[in-house]
Amino acid sequence: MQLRMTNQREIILRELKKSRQHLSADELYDKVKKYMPRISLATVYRNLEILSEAGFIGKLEISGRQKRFDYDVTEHDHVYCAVCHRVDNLNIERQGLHTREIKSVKGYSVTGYRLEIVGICPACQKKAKQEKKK
Amino acid sequence: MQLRMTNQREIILRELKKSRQHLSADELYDKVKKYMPRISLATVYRNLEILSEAGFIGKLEISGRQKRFDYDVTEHDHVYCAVCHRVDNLNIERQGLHTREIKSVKGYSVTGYRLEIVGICPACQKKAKQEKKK
DNA sequence: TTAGTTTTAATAATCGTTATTATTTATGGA
DNA sequence: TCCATAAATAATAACGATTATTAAAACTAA
Repeated sequence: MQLRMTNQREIILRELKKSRQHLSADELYDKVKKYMPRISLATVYRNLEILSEAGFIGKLEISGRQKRFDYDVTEHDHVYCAVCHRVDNLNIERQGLHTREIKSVKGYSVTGYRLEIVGICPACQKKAKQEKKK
Repeated sequence: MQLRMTNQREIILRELKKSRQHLSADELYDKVKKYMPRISLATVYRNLEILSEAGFIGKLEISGRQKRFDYDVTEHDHVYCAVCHRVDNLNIERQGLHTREIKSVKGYSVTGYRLEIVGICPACQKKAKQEKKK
């Protein structure tokens, strides 16, 4: 795990942590450009991959959409908004998921699982209500 | 839910159910082409969308990969192989996921959730073993 | 039968991401 | 310090999956 912390990586990492959101590569690209106007989008993609590989950040592959990256590397699940695709961290009890049956299903050797709660975020609920009034 | 069952839709639906697998649009396109050589890939995509919208089939959006479609519309979860991306149906107990806390997290109005067990399928485990021997 | 609607095939366009490549930047000895 | 080489970068082309466009064909209902 010899990872050279280049300027680009440092700023990418810093901006992700600073945002405290689950940003996509291009959202992060916009933020990083303010400090490094000449950085390339491919560099952002490549380094997000490298940083998540090295365990500095988490990679979120949510339901067929754009990948998002997570500033929080501790074990947790996610809620995501079906309307605006915002993602939030979640710390629900994982009990009932550590049962024997999950350890080996259908002959698979199980390495983990992904739990996504799907819903509508507060902001989108509010918007929907206001739409109704019209 | 007035859905005209065209020949194209009929055959797409039939081939998906026949396969009893979680096929992607292009895999299904290959199968359907045998009966309708002139069908267009876009037609397959469009009708898979329509059929899943109407509840005839399920749509699987697994972790950043190609969408797959499910012949089984009853409520269930999935295991998928991290190596070959094969997907299998699963009927594990959903207890511990119907708790109060899940109903409303972080102000979200919860509509559902997706649980993916990740692992290595029997075929890929076997392959890995044979690789080791060499 | 005909006018209007829906669906289709063919294909262009788009979106997110990865690959290529020439250039720049760092690194580790002589 | 200088040089060789290794790694990382910016720019951009290419890619794979999916969606949009459009003109033609197939239905449907008066």
